[in-house]
Amino acid sequence: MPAVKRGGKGPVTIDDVAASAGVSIKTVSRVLNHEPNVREATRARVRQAVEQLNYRPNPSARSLAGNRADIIGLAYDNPSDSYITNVLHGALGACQEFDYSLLLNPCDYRDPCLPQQITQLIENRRLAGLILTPPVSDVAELLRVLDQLEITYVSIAPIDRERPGLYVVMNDRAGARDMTLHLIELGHRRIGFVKGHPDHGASHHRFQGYCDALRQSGIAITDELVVQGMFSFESGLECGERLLCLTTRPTAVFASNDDMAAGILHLAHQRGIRVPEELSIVGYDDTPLSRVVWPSLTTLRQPIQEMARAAVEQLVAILRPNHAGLKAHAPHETLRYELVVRQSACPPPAGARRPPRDDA
Amino acid sequence: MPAVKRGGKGPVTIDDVAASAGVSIKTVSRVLNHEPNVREATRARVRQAVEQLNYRPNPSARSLAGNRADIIGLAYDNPSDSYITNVLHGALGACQEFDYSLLLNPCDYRDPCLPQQITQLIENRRLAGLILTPPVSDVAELLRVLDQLEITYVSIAPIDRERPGLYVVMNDRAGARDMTLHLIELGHRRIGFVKGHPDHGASHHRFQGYCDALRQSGIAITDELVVQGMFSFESGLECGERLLCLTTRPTAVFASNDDMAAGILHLAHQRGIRVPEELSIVGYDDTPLSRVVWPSLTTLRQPIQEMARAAVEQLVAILRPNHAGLKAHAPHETLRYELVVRQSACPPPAGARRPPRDDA
DNA sequence: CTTATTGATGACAGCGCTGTCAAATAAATC
DNA sequence: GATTTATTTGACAGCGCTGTCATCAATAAG
Repeated sequence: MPAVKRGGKGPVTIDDVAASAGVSIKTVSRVLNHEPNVREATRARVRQAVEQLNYRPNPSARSLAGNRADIIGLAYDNPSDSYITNVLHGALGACQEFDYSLLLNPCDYRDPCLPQQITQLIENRRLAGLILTPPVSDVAELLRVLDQLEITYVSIAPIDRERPGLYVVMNDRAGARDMTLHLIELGHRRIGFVKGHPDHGASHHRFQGYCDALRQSGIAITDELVVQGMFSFESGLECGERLLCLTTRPTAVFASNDDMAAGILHLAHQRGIRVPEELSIVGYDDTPLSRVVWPSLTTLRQPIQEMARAAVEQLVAILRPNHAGLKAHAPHETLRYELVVRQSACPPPAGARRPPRDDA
Repeated sequence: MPAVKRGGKGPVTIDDVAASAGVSIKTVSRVLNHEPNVREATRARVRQAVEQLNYRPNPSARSLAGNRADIIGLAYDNPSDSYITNVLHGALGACQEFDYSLLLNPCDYRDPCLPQQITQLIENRRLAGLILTPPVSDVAELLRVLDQLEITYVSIAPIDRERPGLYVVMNDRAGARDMTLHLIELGHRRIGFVKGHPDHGASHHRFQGYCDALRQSGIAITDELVVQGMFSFESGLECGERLLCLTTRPTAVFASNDDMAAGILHLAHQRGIRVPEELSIVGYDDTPLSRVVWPSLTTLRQPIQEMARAAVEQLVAILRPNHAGLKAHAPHETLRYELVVRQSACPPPAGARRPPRDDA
């Protein structure tokens, strides 16, 4: 049976429920908050009344009376639309589940006032916790202030994985290594690498992974093959310029994100270089873009939604330590990636030093 | 001077401000809410105290005491990441300005329970108003329920522009017409059109605009040149298939959004059809994608952020009729578009019936 | 100067809920 | 059965603010 309408006096309050269940409002409150020391029979009666009246507690009253915060902030400096959307949906889902609201806070990570702004935000909106996405998750001064404020926060994919505090990461280094190995398996030896924005933690780790792969395959790391990008399409264009003008062009380029890979691809088209026949290009992130460009990009999928969800869970585990159904979380969580092989990489043309292994 | 810390007793309350300014809390409240009947001198004194103590009213207390809602809901069924991000940022900015919170509600516009869900949301979270993005803005049953609920809502880009109620639109029809005319000016006569998802209002209007342009240029509308897409990249692929297999291929294709244009472009590449030399392709929306594919897409920029902002303003104009600094809004608002000419369209190869006008 | 009228201010209740603490009841102990 | 102890329940204050209404000062009218 749907909601029973009472005499048109606005929303159902806790008093109505209490009256209907024949208990005091305090008892209703207890049931609602999963507090102990309520007899099972009473609990059931209350729950039924809640159901029947379609009662929902007033969040304002709750947070006022309980002096508790039920808003989680999400501070981000838009790295890309799809990244944000994914983080958003992951976080939103988890927040709903745990009965938190999510407050978005777009910001500029280079703004020297950022720590101050965030502090304001936390105080003004009485945030319970905060989620930081890269590159905000790497603003040292902000982290310092946050620590000092003693607010609970989780960083998503921070550079520094040694510092205490909550974070959720993906193994970027291993991912980049695997991607590079994929290229090497295809037979490439001369593999260009486009580094990401130096302020983004992932850039570091991805470059390391690239080095790891070359090293373990006995390939020298050549300076001219490594260029500094900024994670943007335009920077991909520029880096492509440098890489493709080399006297001996690389046979493959690993751009450390899809936007830059798209830039290089774009440039290759302009130059009439056929991809992947003459040049393999791979990206990283598996953004929607990577399926859409031609040829579609071989890339690496990051579980962004899952990371955001895990971030919320980390937070909730701290904020409501005895929350039902939430296991003890390690303060750090590492999620899995997945290599997505599409069409932008193939074995190198003629001059490849060594053919791909065919022991498979 | 930065915030003055008081004796560590938690956040600053209205009482502190009242004491500091030497007035009653009610007067402070008046100033805060821009109510009349406060002497200018008093007002200034209060404002100074607020400033000095860095006081921010507690939103929970406010909405509880004032029995007022200060949350605006945003119901969307993700048409695309960039669309959402833009709507989000536009709405977020305006909400901040007017002191509202924005509550995101991703949903499935085909879910028959949608009206019910939204109703729940409105009641549970005590929403002040609601913003609907396409295609949610066209779910008839939902609109009916909303009207009945007497909640204030704005539709962004709804199909039906005759029905009463608030909405913000762009002139899709004129935009599509202009785009088609652009192609015609380039010399194209045989122009393919890829319709958008039939449930999205824009699809209709854009097709109308295409027809308008052909008609006014004295070109017949050919059935085989008009194919039904779904606004997705994949559907672009399929539609491209149909269009490019025609015995007489169109010299240009107007896809009614960028994703589909990218699909056709992708396919053209696969088929070895050179774009734009052999085939011009234009899109619609100016998504980030359109700059990134090769060749970059000639497209049409929609002021999505501005539309979202306008939507919030519409809402606020109704919700707080005497809000300072907000002019009376017409219940409908139409924003401007902009043709973005990039590289994916040029004059047709040889057989174009008429060369482009060169009276310019 | 008195009285009506308006403008400026404050006292106080109460929004719907939770925290505290006391009361009532049930269970365990002697 | 009486007493102690644990469990369950409720009365009540109060979170920080706004709405109502009374008060008081300032100005206009008689």
